Amino acid sequence: MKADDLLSIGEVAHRSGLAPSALRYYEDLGLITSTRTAGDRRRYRRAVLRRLAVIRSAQNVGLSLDEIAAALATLHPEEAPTKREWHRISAAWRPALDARIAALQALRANLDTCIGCGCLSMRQCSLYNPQDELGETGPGPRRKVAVLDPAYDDD
Amino acid sequence: MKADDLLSIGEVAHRSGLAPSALRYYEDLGLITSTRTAGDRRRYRRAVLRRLAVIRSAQNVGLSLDEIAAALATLHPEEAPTKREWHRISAAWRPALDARIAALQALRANLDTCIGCGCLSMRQCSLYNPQDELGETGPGPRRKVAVLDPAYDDD
DNA sequence: ACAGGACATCAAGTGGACTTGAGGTCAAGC
DNA sequence: GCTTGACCTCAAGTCCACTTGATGTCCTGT
Repeated sequence: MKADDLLSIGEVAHRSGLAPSALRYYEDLGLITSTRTAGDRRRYRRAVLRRLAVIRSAQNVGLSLDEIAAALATLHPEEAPTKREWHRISAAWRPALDARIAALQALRANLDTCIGCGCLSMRQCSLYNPQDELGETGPGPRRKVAVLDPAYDDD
Repeated sequence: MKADDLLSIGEVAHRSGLAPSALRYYEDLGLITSTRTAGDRRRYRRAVLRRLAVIRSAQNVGLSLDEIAAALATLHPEEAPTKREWHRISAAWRPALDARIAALQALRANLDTCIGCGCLSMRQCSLYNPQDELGETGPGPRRKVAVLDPAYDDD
């Protein structure tokens, strides 16, 4: 137990469940910060644990580290987020999370349908569509792989 | 319009929305098969389109191509899956899909809670826990991190 | 006969999120 | 003083799902 309230990379790694290499990597990306001792070892404030938790939450939501970095850039780099800050960023992530859930549920519904009816006339089966990848609406040709259009006349 | 019922890689690519390179890659992995013309060009049966659709569905569920290959190995490589076969593999994928959805919903519930109460005493906030486990997004080695155990006594 | 495009192979590149390895430093205990 | 282990940096490796590039062949239309 250290007397001061700064944590070594090993301690942070242990408590966060992340590898030291991951922590150094996050620091390179600017996701977290650290101070150094006279001997050049990293020292972290306890708040880094919360920050890491926020990062992990965002990863669960499906955000990339780049996107997370952008969100984190809007709050104090050294402190744990305030209530208002946390509200703001978690609210910002909600739509992405909702979309992900909706996409998966739609997929499941189709799986159910296909199981139930044994439907193999997949022309109209939306299992075939990439309803993942939120933000795909227009009838635009060749956006991000607009898989299986009407040209699919098999069967 | 071809008289025979075999498809060129270009046709399959167009109809499936996949790039020819992806089709060749899938063939390398054994996910699909093709015959060759005298001039060494690939020729696909129409059933390959269904097979590709199944592959895509599985990817949406979050399975890796290896896992998909394992599932596809249990059915006829050349034919479209029968009703029973489709039932079997789609049913097998259900649990994975359910788990993914449940994990995301749990995450959302926690996000809600945190927004609602402004909770920053994250000790008990399961946002911090990796209820993901299976089907987590993002590649890279080192899965199954047991993030943030009770050692996390911040705040 | 020949141009053009679709197709072939094989090697290497891409990107995200890290890990691993080599080689050196710091600090505590014996 | 010496060993040990945690730590440092920087370069390179890994995994996945492909794509890109180089180089060469097949085939259809004019």
